[in-house]
Amino acid sequence: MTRRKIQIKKIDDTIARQVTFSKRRGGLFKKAYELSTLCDAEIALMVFSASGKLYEYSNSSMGQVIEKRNLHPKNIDMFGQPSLELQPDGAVYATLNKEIAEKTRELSQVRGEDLQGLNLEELHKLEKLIETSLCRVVEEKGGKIINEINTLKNEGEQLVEENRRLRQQVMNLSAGQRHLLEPDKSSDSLVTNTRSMSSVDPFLTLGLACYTHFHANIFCFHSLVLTNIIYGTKQ
Amino acid sequence: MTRRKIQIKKIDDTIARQVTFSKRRGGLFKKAYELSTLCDAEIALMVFSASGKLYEYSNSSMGQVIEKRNLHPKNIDMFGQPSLELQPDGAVYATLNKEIAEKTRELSQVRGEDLQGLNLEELHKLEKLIETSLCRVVEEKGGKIINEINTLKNEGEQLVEENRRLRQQVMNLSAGQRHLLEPDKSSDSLVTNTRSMSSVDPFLTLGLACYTHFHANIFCFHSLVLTNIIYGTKQ
DNA sequence: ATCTATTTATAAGG
DNA sequence: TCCTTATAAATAGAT
Repeated sequence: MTRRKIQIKKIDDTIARQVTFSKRRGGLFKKAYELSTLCDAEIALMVFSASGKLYEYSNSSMGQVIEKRNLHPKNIDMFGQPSLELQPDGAVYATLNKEIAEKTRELSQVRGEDLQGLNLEELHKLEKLIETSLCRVVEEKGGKIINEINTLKNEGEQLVEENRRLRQQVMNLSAGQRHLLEPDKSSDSLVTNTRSMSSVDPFLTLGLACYTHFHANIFCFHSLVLTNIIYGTKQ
Repeated sequence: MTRRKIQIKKIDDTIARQVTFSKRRGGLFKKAYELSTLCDAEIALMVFSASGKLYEYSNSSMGQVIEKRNLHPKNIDMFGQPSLELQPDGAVYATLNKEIAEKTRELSQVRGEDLQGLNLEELHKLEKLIETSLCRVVEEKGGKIINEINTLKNEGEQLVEENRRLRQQVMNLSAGQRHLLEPDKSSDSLVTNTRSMSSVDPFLTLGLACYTHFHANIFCFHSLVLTNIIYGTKQ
């Protein structure tokens, strides 16, 4: 209901759906609280997220409200059972099994395994969905890589620094010894070692650039660019 | 919330309270409906007015939602039954729930939503998996498109053929009439029509060639382009 | 029930 | 998740 009007139908994008779920769930609970407070009503509200998580609100006791409902004339004669919900008759299991079947189907579809039944438009939607997923994974991976690289760089720098100090110490010590023994040149190996350490830096940076370029661009960008070039619109 | 702000506490005036109850109850139910629809959530909402009247909403079955709630791990030891016979049910329920949770996690991972816990190698694997899925979907879509194109081409050819026959008939007929009436030119519009029909062919062929060519990458977008060109698909 | 001035809720985007 | 902001929706009070 804001930046723009939306249709009341299942939100396709999962992330957006979760965000909306959080926000609206909060709004709904608040409204329930306000109604119960303002008008002295007794309310029980249960919400199962798509992932099966339970959220509930009641201004009194949830159990009491449920019990009261089951004893209500409106419901009491339907099955003659005041506690319908306490008698698992398999309906819930059927529901759960259906849920499992549905998720299994979704999974196999998103893995590109069960595509026979889909028409062109559905396939196109699925493709977009998977592209989005791929972008997310690639981005996450990119972030992880950057972190790894930075860590390595920092460690490298610390080592270089420590190395420098040690080398200084060695030089100082050998200078002292030279005084006591004989004047000669200090070790070269340490210097070589130091150089190879600092050369780590450019390599990693280059690799990252390549990586980022490739994945992010080819799979997300490039395509979008093409699409946009041809259509001049985004969707 | 409007003409002026109100405090959230019991409304003293009875009439006003009833009016507000009606209005807000409607609003609450609407919000519940929207949430369930937008986010694919299962909702049960019970409201008892101060006078004891029951109003309820559920997008699925009220009884099932209640039952599901009572079997929920969160409540199973509180409100659910300590009775022994329900124990097995609880166990089965827990198993099913676990299965759902697992599939939900997999789904959200393959959608790139729940990546925090994955290390670089896992992310890489996931990326490859999703790439494979994408390829499958794109390939399936490509096949469908080729089929559609061939169908259209065949239909087009048939139409061209029929058109030719009709044109011949018209020419024959008008030739006969010219004999009976006066010698004049026949209709040009039909000829024009025929030409535009046969021009469908090269277009489609070209598009197909494009698709086949960039099979590996750009193909998704070309197929999209094709799809839109041919169908004017929107979304 | 209707109207409308305001307050709330919230979609989109960081 | 939390913040911001522009806009859609809900609704208090009046009729």
